[in-house]
Amino acid sequence: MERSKEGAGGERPPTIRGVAERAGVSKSLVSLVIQGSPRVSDAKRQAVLAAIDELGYRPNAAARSLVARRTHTVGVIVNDLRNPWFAEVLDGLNSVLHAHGLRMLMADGRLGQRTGEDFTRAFLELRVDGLVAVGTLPDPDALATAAARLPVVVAGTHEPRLPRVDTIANDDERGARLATAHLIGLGHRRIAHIAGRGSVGALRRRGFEAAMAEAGLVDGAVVEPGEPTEEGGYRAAVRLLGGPADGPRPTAVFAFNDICAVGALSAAQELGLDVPRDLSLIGCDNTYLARIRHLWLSSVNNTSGDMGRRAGRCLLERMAHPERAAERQLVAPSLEIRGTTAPPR
Amino acid sequence: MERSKEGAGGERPPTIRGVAERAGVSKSLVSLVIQGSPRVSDAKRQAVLAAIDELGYRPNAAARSLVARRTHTVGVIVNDLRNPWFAEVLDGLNSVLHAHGLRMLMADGRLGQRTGEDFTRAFLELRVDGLVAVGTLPDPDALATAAARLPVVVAGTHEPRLPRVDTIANDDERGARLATAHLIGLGHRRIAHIAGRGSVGALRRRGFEAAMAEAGLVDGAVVEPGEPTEEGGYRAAVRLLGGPADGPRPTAVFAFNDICAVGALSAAQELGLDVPRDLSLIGCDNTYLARIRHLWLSSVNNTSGDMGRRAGRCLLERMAHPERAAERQLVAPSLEIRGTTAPPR
DNA sequence: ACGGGATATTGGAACGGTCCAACTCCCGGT
DNA sequence: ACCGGGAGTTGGACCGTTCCAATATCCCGT
Repeated sequence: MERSKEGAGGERPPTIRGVAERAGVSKSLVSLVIQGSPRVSDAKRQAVLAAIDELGYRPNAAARSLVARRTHTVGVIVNDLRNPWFAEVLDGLNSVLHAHGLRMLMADGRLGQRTGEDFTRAFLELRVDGLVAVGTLPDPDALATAAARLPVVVAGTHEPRLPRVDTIANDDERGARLATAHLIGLGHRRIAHIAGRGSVGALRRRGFEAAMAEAGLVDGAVVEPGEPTEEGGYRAAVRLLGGPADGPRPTAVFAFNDICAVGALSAAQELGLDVPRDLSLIGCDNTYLARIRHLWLSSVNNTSGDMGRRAGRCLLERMAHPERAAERQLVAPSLEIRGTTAPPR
Repeated sequence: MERSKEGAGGERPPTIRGVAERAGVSKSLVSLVIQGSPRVSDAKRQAVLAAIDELGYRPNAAARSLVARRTHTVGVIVNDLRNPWFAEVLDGLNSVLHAHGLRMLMADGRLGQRTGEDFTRAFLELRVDGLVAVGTLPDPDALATAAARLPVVVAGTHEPRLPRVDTIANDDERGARLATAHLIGLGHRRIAHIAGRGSVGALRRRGFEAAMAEAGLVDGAVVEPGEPTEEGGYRAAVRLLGGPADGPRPTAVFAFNDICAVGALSAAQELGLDVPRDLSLIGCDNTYLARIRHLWLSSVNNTSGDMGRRAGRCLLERMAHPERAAERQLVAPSLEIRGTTAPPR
């Protein structure tokens, strides 16, 4: 049976029993030392710590969580890691969770979708203590079943309104109103919106239209749908500005997000329009793209770090009170005016 | 003792025993069904599947991995999720791992560093089947101890040369040579390099200097250190181009990476230099930043997706043969010439 | 010398799976 | 009637921890 000494390739990691044996105590005592119990004599504590160190012992999280029925781990499903906005949300989220002894495991929903994997299920099997979904997610149904077992918080989108699922989202409508009002205030009368999809896209569009209507500019409002990518923004802008104008061209564009706005910026440049003299341009999310000097994009600031922190606190709340009613928080946006907006000629 | 019916708040997730009871079979049989064993009668199989469905049963990954001593999970530590280059590496990595039934758990090393958390240790406790580190990492020592227990692969950097750790990296020196040779070929004679830190920074610098030396242009080579951020690139470029010129200004700049190059682009613009007429500029990594039309940056293409796939295959190899010697792969870079490089005036 | 606590330490039963040896059928061959 | 064998099914040991009840040890007052 001798399994330890021979260890050619099968070398198992040390267990709590191995540590106990080496330190000449029982495994229970080792467990107490690990948990920092005060009722252990100094002599034994030292012996145990020394043994742990010598063996390079690391507690097995699986065994631990099996009996404790807690993993101290929350799963985070992110829509698309490529979008810098998410990185900032994660940052805020992490700071709150870490302060409460929780670690974060991330999964890129886009990757899972492409390979037909269901991360919700994976996290459920791992028995994470909570789940945070950031951004529009592939499969709202899966989230619903997860919510039956786990604290779940959705951040960055309004979409799945589920019974026990809290939602932290930007006040997208308000942000769009702010951006539009800013353009109107500068004197623009004919303004286009490059619209995105999903609930976030709908809200931003609604805010745009409401602001235009309130200013009595219904006739000056143009909505052009586009993919939320640089390419999509470029194409939408070409359609808006390039073709044979059926009426006067818009003098300002409010784009669904920063990436989109950057595409529109390129289109304007290619069409010989000077930004901001011939065309004002404002994006949304205030990502680091907008802050790049060479782009220097005006944008709606969605305080992503704050959203992450709120989502974290919200999750902690729900972990403490799993049955409370779903909460819905809206984060107030502000404007970050840079170099791409100005009065029209 | 009756623990199941009363379930006010303590509602435990269903176990394999619950499923067995409901289906009227033993837990062993349920286990067989879950694993898709062919030696189960159709009638019982149906009964078990029905019970699983009704209860919403999900196997407990902790219990499973405890006995199987495999988690089918690999940990991925990423240097900085904000850098779009990493997202693409992850993409390639994921495709290979998923094809072999492994799931990926990610951690942002930067986040961990800030909060003093050691993800290597966390992954060790979770008993992941393997570890991939992408990019320069905070704590090489931790990696070394991990490598004693786990298959470990490092991607995207050359730095920690550890006994049983495979490394997949760009041939950074070669890439830098290519970029520099491209500039020389265009006719530039005085060329600056904005240098980064760490082993990657050193290699790129070495490649730059070697290419200049081979062309007999040692005197035309200028090296300016800079942070690998937009701000860093901007400042370095200002130092290179703006101050009172002690000799002729460089007519071309090879930047440590794309973000850096974008900063330099802004600096050139502010200094009234036209790119590429007055100044050629080339970056490194060919991220989506370089592909943004409004930037349209020439760059060294480091085929990040390919690197991810290689790292994945390499990890699978090492999982199969843990004791084999450390492998070192260099991925050959190529050039992606866009709008920021041209012959000097 | 001895009972009574407090303090330190220990054995063993969970936790929820997998796996293996053993057992029960049932059928066909002798 | 009996045996052999394969297909289907089952109980029980085990994985590495935590936690609780039980035990061992010590110090103190009487």
